[in-house]
Amino acid sequence: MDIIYRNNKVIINGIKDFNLTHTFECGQCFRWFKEYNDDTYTGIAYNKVINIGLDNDNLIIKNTNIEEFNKIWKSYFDLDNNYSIIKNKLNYDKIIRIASKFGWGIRILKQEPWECLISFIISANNFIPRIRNIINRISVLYGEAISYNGTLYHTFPGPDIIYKLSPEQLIACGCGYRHKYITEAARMVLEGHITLEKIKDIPSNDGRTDLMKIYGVGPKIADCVLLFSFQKYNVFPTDVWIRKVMNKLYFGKDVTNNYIQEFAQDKYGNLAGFAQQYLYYYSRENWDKIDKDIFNK
DNA sequence: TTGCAGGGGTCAA
DNA sequence: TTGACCCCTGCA
Repeated sequence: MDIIYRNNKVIINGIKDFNLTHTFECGQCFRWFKEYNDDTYTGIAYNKVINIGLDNDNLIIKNTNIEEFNKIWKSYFDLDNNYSIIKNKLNYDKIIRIASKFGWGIRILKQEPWECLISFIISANNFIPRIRNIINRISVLYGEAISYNGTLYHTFPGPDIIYKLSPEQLIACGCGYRHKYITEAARMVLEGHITLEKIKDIPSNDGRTDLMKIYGVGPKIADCVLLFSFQKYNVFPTDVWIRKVMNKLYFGKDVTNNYIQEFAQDKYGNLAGFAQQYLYYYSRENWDKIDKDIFNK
């Protein structure tokens, strides 16, 4: 990995297995926006705004420097992880092989735990455009503004700020009945009933138990936070889509979420999270032709 | 144009 | 195991 800095941007050579659309549109994150006039994305994380683009195997990150890249973005985009090896290891499974060929450039981001937690609480019984809107409204109203290229971007407010918001204020952002979950999550964090940072150092099962102590956090949301913030790659977030596609491709009948979890644990082990992302993205984008793809090859 | 079903889950009964 | 839940969206 060769790194060059010039004009407020960092260029990294020799990037493999990275596609911005695959990574930002596979459902793991909600705050990256594609620019209208090119194929780059602009987003906000760790209180920084960057614009990111790929030119063949050159990754171009604007509005940053080498120190920040090493400290934040290298791990945020999981650039030290070799995804070719991961895909090769999963290749024995025909379905994942097809799925990972389609979503070849997915990288699992290392997102900020607090924002990730609230984002996935909001995601419950909801859909992506609306989730994005809600998170954006909360940020615009209660986060801090950062200007980049003549546009204002907003950080996601911390638990102290969120906790002070009234139910009416959260409802006005579109949270609906989830407002009480959000306030409760903020309280748990502020009062130290749960220490998010600690979760990265404990086994997935313990982390899941901790997260599920929060009112409004069930197994699916807990697994999303474990995977997308804490690099717990052995979890397999099981939502309706995953269940639908697993039922269709692996079991041919409706099985329980628990069964799917155990199946994934046995089959994919420490790579379950990657398998889940490939499968999820592939099935969302190809639902109508999935039979032809999988069963006729 | 209007009306209605349903959504990337969770809680409570 | 099942229904309720905010409210936006897609589709008759």
